[in-house]
Amino acid sequence: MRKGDATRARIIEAAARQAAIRGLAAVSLNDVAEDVGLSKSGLFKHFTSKDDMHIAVVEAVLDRFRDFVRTPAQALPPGRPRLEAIFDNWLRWGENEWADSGCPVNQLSIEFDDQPGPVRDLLRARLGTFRDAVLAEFQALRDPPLAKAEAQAAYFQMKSFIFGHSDARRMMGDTDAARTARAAFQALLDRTAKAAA
Amino acid sequence: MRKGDATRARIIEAAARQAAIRGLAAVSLNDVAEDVGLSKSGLFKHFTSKDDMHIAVVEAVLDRFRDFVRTPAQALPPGRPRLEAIFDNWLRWGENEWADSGCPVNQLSIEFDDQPGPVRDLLRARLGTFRDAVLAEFQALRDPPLAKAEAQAAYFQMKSFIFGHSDARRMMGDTDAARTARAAFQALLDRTAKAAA
DNA sequence: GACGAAAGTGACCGATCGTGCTCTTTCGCT
DNA sequence: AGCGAAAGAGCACGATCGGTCACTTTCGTC
Repeated sequence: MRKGDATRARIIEAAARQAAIRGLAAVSLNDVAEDVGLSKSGLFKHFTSKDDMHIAVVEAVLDRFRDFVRTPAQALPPGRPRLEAIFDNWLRWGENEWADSGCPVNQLSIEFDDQPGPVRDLLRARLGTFRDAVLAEFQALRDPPLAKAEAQAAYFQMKSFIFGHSDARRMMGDTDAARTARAAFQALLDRTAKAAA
Repeated sequence: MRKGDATRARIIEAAARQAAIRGLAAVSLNDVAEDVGLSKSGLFKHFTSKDDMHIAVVEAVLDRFRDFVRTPAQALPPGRPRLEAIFDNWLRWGENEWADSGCPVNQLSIEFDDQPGPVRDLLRARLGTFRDAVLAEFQALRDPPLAKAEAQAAYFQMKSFIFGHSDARRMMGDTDAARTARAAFQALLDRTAKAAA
């Protein structure tokens, strides 16, 4: 079943692109089918329902997010090098890989944060393990390691800057947003690394 | 035409509540009509089309945002008092006035930031004047006033913390998010107020 | 090259979408 | 009290929604 897998991947790709722009709920099967050059009924050979396709899309986006943002950073030394890589990867992931929509993880988070269900559960679980991994890197910024509360405060600001960048860049059209975000994050690292225990 | 205005306001209110949770595009006229106790065709005595209702909803949300977040702060002295009030109002506006959806301005921003059209234009314009007003308060933090670039960097972080709070509170279920956000913002004010010129 | 399974098509279903139409009820004013 | 206009109901429309089914084409394997 080689052919089927490739088609399934193309469907997910098309759906994810559209979802990142208009929101997952606004993606119709007709649009996806036309985009990928398939009949609408052909989609049902790869997914049992629209909801089934939805969670497949979210899972695929989260997988690619991990592969692009977090995994490459694991090759670097713990602490600051990894944190800098993760932050920079995240900005580039939004600006380059999703050039006409921005980071789909942010979009999906805001779309589903008030809607209970499998999509939100999936997002919450996967983003939770991501957060825990980043928290560990923040703790490794100092020796002895940072208190957990301090790491959490730092992670809060890190993730905030990611959202802020997306808003400044895409909503307000600030082409300098990436530079501003990087500067804010570097200052955060400086502060966190040398703060009094 | 007193009665009509009241009904129109109730329609907008219901539509805004739903839009804050599911997104504006996912709000159907049927749902709104049922919610407000009206027939679907009755809606068209107050709006010429669904798009017309959309911009009315966005305008109303932005008006209430201004009235709740920015206007009360104008009674305080410029600079830090106003900034603290604006930030605190913003957090409370999201947590209290929109208890089961979070701040609708954030939601609308992310939903429409990649979709050109009148809604995005309206958001961009109104949020732009809000930003300019807050920038002036940041500049008033010091005498002589802050350089514009520094004020912009500070505003970027302020708005970032608002987004971060929404994500932590609603997506990740962190009930302590408001405290974390306030602490981060206070530290930002401290830094900005005393940084070297 | 044949054959079974996987992949994909086209027609169709009931429900719901936004919107126009005509008609009735209700309000605001003199 | 009466009258014109505003507010709203009811119905119907074409389009589109997610989804099913019977059928055909294509693929992977022996």
